[in-house]
Amino acid sequence: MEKRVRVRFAPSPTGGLHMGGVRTALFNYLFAKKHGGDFILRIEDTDQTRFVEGAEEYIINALKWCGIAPNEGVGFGNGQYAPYRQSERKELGIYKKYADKLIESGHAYYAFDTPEELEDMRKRLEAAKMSAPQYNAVTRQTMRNSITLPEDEVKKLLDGGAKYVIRLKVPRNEEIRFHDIIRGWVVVNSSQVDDKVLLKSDGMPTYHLAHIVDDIEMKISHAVRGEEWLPSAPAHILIYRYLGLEDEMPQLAHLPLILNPDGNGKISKREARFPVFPLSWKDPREAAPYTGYKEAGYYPEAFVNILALLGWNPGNNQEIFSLDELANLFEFERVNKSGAKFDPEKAKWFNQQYLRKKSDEELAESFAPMLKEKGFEKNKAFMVEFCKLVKEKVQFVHEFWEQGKYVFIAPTSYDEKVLAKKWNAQSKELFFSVLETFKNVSTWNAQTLHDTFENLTKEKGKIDMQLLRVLTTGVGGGPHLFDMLALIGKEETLNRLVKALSTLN
RNA sequence: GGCCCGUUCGUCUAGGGGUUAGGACGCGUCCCUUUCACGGACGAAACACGGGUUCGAUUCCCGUACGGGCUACCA
Repeated sequence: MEKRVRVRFAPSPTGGLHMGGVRTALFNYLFAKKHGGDFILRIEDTDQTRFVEGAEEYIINALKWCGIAPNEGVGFGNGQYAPYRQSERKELGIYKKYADKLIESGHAYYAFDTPEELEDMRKRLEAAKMSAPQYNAVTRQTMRNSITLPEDEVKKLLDGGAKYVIRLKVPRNEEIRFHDIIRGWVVVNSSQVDDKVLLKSDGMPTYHLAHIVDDIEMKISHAVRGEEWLPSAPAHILIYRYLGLEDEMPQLAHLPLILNPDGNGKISKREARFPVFPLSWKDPREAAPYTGYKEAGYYPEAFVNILALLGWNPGNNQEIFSLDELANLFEFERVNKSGAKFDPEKAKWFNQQYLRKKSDEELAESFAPMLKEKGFEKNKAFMVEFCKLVKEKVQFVHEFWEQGKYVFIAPTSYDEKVLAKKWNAQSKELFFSVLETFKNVSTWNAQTLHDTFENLTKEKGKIDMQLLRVLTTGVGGGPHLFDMLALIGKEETLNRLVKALSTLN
């Protein structure tokens, strides 16, 4: 029988969760959803020195905002595998138990080397031009550990409370093969793997031990994580093997990384000229907060859609997906192997697609508070009409202001380029006649304005419409002009024309 | 440096031994429009390179180049 699908997202609370992490969480979520399985949030807080206040809460809120909440784990309800925080699980003695097992079977050993001694070893090896200075089958023979030290001395050290770590005893030359759902078979020689620390001198496990113990204990079926873990996967295989748990090992899937749009490398929060966090993140160690996608005006559905298509695709030309659709379609076999550069421009386009799906009423409702902040309040009908007209110009709700503020504020300047090109000696007289004619319009709506203007041009000859736009709104572009003038209203439109004609020569 | 992973338009990608190499973002042209957009049509734009294998490689294999990751008592 197939194992029940149980996947976990296991971040460490060392900072705000960035978009790469969110995508890892998303793929886990989609996979669990598709297979009717469980999605778990586990907090990997084994490094006490890197703990950041507020990070855990941030992770929880970010997942919630994205709509990809786990159904088990920290912040989402305890299942039968609680606790879900590794620092708490450590108190159970669970990691030590597994480490001891490895010691007993001879696949791990105690190491008493101080940080200084380790540093010396690295320097020595570098001086000797060794390609990769590492604690391994060869170098461990020169270090202070339970392999090189006499048995009674090891006992004495242990009993005397000496500081020690437990290291994995990696064989000198052995081929390690493992299968990755995304990458297929990967082969590495154990000579490339170092004797990883399993249990640190403070009693905490390292990631390598902790995640394996937890994945086993929590009956995780698939371990989905970023590509940065690929190099340590062989060590993990060995640990499962030496624990006799190879059969229960979760299947592995290493996701490609999300890369910087320009330049190289993974996305860095400092350099990015676009949001990298889902929600704004204030790092207690830094002065300025980082703006999140939410605050930048992205819809969570759009954000998730963008992420889903970064490294995965359904094999057809569809680009807009609801979460449910994604969950139905998702499979690791269709995840790319290569890293994907993030394109902020396309991200905006995605948001625009979602914005256009909103009703004018919804948009009006979201924009109203922003407008109020600018000091303007209009009734609902006005707002709905405004949004209906301006929505074609915006990608974000907050852009309604930038794109349509002239509706609320009379222009104080006029587009120079358009003026330079089109304003001439006859213009003033022509627009005086427009003013006079508009004064007599009794039914002030787009249709009558259009007809009135058209009749006038039949009488007077061509009157440039873009000039009318500039005179009444100040800018050279915007939604359909007569619709806008209808919205602006008769009195205000006439005032603006009067003012423009008194300003321009 | 060593090891691992990767490489189709500028970017995200589809495809896969014989295709006019498809789509999307962005860009350009045109149509619609007395304005501005939306929309529509069209266009420029890619199989990193060199060797194999093969009747035939962008597709399979090997090298090279380039890119990325890892190389901690961090995850």
